[in-house]
Amino acid sequence: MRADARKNYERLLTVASAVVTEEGAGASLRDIARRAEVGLGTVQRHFPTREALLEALLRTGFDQLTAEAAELEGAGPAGDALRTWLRAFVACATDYQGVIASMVAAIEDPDSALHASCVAMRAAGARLLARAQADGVARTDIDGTDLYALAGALAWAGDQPALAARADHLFDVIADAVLTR
Amino acid sequence: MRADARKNYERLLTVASAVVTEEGAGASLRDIARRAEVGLGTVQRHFPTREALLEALLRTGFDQLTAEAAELEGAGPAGDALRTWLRAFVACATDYQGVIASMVAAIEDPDSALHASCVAMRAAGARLLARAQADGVARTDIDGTDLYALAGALAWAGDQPALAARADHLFDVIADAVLTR
DNA sequence: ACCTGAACACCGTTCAAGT
DNA sequence: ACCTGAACACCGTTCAAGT
Repeated sequence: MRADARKNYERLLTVASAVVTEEGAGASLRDIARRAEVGLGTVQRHFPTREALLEALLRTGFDQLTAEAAELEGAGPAGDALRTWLRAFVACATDYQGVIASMVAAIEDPDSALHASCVAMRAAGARLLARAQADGVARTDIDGTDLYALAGALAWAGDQPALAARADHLFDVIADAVLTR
Repeated sequence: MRADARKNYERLLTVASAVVTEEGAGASLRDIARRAEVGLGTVQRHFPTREALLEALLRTGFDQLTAEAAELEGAGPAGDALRTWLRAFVACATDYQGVIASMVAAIEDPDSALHASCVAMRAAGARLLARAQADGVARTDIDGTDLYALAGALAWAGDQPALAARADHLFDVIADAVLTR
């Protein structure tokens, strides 16, 4: 990448992070271009779709979640591992308001820039779930997609201003549903 | 209301129901006006906000839910009553894709056209929950807002094409979390 | 190579002008 | 009273023209 292009890319990512934090996943791309002092076309070329931009914004979080899953897969009680990772996943999805809908849709859309990451997230959760099920501490009638859906539902609730205050409590209720106490 | 105004109102409601069923709660009001063969301003006066339109569309369902809650409040096992009503509530909220976000936001917005109905829905659920808790068949650490949030989360999941197929299963998982088995 | 910004087809809101 | 539709300020996408 040319030096000026890289500079634009990085500036866009910084600005986009701020704008999407403020306005949510549906933030105006025009507004991002303006605040980055860049042409509208420049946003489009660096990020051909909105998903591509969200993927770049979520990149770091996804990588951390992957690493955390790997650590947790062999360590400690299986129930605690699943609970801990699930909490981290929901927290990551809640970083940017409204991003969870794209993350859920991406699972079934191979063309989405978020597809690979989201499939990986589901797989990581599924591995932790399988261990918990094998240890007899998790419901056996749910699979990785159910778990992903429940985490998505929690992230959605956390996105709603009227519900955000009970997000932690709702997490406990749903975690109790998954993990047999 | 004048005869021609009433005719427009009813035509708009019919068309809006079709369009919102197809496109979801964010459907273009301009499109609704066009398909109803009515000026754009006519839509705005009959329904000053999008919430007002959604309220009119959901009216029948809300009334049915209120009646159903009244019937269920005194009849049969408290756990079954809550489960049955919750299922009906989620089904109603899923009639129009994306409407659940407005229904959740309306709880905290007294100015929303959906406010009164949604507060009433929460209250109806809370009464059924309280009876189930009194009978020892429901978690005692949740209240009407938590229940509303969980129902909302389920409706959200049902709205996502990637998750719709497991909506019933997810309902069972969350119902099990609320209702002690 | 990369960037810019005008052109285009949308959107919701507002409101002057008509019937 | 009620309706219409133009005016306005937005949006995302596309792409010809510049550097």
